[in-house]
Amino acid sequence: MTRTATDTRERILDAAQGLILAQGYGATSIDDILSHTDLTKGAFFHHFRSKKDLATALIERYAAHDAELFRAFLARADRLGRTPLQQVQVLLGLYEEEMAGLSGAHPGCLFASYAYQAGLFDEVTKRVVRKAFLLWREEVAARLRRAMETRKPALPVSAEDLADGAMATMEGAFVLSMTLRDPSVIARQIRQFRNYLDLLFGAG
Amino acid sequence: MTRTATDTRERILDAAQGLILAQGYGATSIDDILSHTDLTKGAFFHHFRSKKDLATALIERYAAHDAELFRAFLARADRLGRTPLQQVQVLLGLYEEEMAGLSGAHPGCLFASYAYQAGLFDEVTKRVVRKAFLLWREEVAARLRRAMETRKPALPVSAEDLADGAMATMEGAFVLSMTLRDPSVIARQIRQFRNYLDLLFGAG
Amino acid sequence: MTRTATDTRERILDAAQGLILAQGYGATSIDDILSHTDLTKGAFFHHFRSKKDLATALIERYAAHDAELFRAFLARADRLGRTPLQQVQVLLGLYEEEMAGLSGAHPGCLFASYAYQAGLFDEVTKRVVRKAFLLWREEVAARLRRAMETRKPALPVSAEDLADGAMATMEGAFVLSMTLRDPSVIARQIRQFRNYLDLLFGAG
Amino acid sequence: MTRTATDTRERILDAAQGLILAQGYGATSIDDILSHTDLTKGAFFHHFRSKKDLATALIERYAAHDAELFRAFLARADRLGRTPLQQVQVLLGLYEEEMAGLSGAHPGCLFASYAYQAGLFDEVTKRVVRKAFLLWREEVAARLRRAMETRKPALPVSAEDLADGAMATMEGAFVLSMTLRDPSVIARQIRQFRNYLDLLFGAG
DNA sequence: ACAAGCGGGACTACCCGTTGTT
DNA sequence: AACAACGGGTAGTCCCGCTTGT
Repeated sequence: MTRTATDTRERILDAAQGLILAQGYGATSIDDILSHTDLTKGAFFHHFRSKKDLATALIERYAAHDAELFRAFLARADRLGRTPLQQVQVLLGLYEEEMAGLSGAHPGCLFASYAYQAGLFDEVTKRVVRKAFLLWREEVAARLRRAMETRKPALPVSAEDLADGAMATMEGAFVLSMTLRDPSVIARQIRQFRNYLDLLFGAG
Repeated sequence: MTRTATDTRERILDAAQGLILAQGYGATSIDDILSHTDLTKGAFFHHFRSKKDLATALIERYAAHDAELFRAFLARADRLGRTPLQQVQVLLGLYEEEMAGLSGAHPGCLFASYAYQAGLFDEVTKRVVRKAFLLWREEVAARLRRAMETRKPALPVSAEDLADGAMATMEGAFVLSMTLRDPSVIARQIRQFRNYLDLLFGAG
Repeated sequence: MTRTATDTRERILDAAQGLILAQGYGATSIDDILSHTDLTKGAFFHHFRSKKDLATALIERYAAHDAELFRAFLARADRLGRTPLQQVQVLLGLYEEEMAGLSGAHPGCLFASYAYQAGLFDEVTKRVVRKAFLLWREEVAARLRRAMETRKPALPVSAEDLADGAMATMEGAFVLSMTLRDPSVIARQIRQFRNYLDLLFGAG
Repeated sequence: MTRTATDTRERILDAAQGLILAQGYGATSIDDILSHTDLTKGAFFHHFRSKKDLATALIERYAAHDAELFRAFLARADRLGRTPLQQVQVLLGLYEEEMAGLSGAHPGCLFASYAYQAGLFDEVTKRVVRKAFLLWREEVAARLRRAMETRKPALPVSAEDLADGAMATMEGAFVLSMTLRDPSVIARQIRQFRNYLDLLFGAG
């Protein structure tokens, strides 16, 4: 695959991602995607065997980027935080910072978009989404579990539920942000979840 | 409009809601909906002027049901709780109870489904979704505001953010529940948000 | 199904048959068929679920017409001929007469057309063709078998092979007639097969 | 043109012939043909200017092979048979032998395949088919004509019709063999035609 | 209140052929 | 001699919505 070929593929995926987040996979036609590039049908079907193939490639790319960002933030958080709890707080802080820096409206999360059209995708595709959530749960819960070994939380909670809670807060905040057309709610809700952790474990 | 006419309309809306939650509005065709009832095109277009008309009618019905349930829960909570804070806690408790009673997987929230296909809907339709969220925020924030007048929260938070947080937690939990195929996460995350309120204001 | 609906269906089948005989099923597009009627795609897919459905309906109609003509000729032949052998001779004579009356070129046989594109059709469709050939073999062979009981053929032959021979002669003659653009070969070859029967059993 | 080039060309033609006999020229795509080789578009269009060019090249190769076999059989028959009639009988006997040796089902005749999709081919291509049939008619009729000079047939027949009859019998037998999935009918029908000649001219 | 028939257009998938490169 | 990338068009399928007839 030459240089241009990869570029073409990426251009298609970029256009597809924007449209699918805005109107859903089912309502996004291939012509629609192509009209946002300077390509034609021939090019599309050279790179993707079918629309389903595009769906899979897109979510895989999205999951890869997501995991990459997550691991980068996690690495920074692990360096910056001295305790496991601090590391989680820094991690969430980095996401809060990221979301606070949003200029326009948040485009939403492709995982949730796929979840709300799950009937259109096969198991392979849905497993990609599941794995992304489980990666988050695994890494965050591990740190919280270690935190709980040294400091007992104020209320009885499980590390997994806490990890999921952070994820849920973000996903839910995306939905609110989209309907209320207010990008600021995301950062504010992440901050609230950080409050919760502070109160559970004691700040600092 | 006779009795049967209403039934037909409802049957169409029921089938549509199930399909749209499963695969999205864009991917749900009228024929698709009708094949899940025993009706034909003539019947559909007798009750709905267009597919868009169905979309609006459906979200309006959903919002009405949602508001009805909300107000019913709120009324019970207002009776059962002696303080505004307790009322909010009971309200969330009722939702937690409701979600804990889920037999199969949660079908998801139509508001979020519409949010992730916003590009397909007109302003009127989107306003219905927005109003539903604002109704929640208004009523819940009002009670929290009153709670904050008598008891200062452990950390500085706004009543609106707290109200939104409850909503976001639920919406996010729906997404997690759908992808992880685990209906129990919803109740567990609502409980966590109730923990947060307890920690903020002091339990009891 | 109303009166007009049946007409529409027949008009589609008529156009399809002509085109398929001329250029084959695979090369005949639905648009192609429709341009020979005054209908649109909507009408086509109202009457046929798919192109394959059309293929099946077409061959079934063709086989029904074919069987109808065959039984009509057979009934006349049975009345006109006093012996089983004479009945077969009259039957072939009626086909010879029919073919001699051809104005333009012979359009060919749909059974053979399907046979030469067998890879495109499912078993159900191919069974229809097979049954048509077996019907001919059965009825003609039965009469020849009876003929052989009273009169021994000059050479040892089986009634089935003889029946097949008549069919093969006609099918082969169609191919020759089409390539040589000479409709007269068909009648002449049927006559030759009648010669063969005469020589085998003695004319008379 | 090097050695490998010819091989590639032949490989394409081989794959094309198999597919066209199975599903027709119209339904056989270039990609389809290439997927049955290990080549790509570039290779195809290096050897053939267009799909039509392939059609012509294929039928010309087929006609050449056919003529080659015919002339080989004819030469042997001319040596083995002492009279023109015997020569024709031996010729048909050689074909009967050939067909009796068929292991699986008969793939059919490319001439007939083209005839049933005549609308797709230009005059040049169709002339190739016609010439093949006329070659047979010419050579076989010539021998039968000489046979009729010495021995009067039992019934008045023309040498051309007789020659065509042999051809028609084989073509028709191909169709029957394909639909009935019984390769043995071909040899049996050739034998019947040889019976006819015996009865017409007297055996031996 | 609903059924059948159909118009016209959109969508996915594929097809034939071209171009540039190796 | 062959390949990857791509253009532009067409194929089969389906979809939305209108009309006509109970």
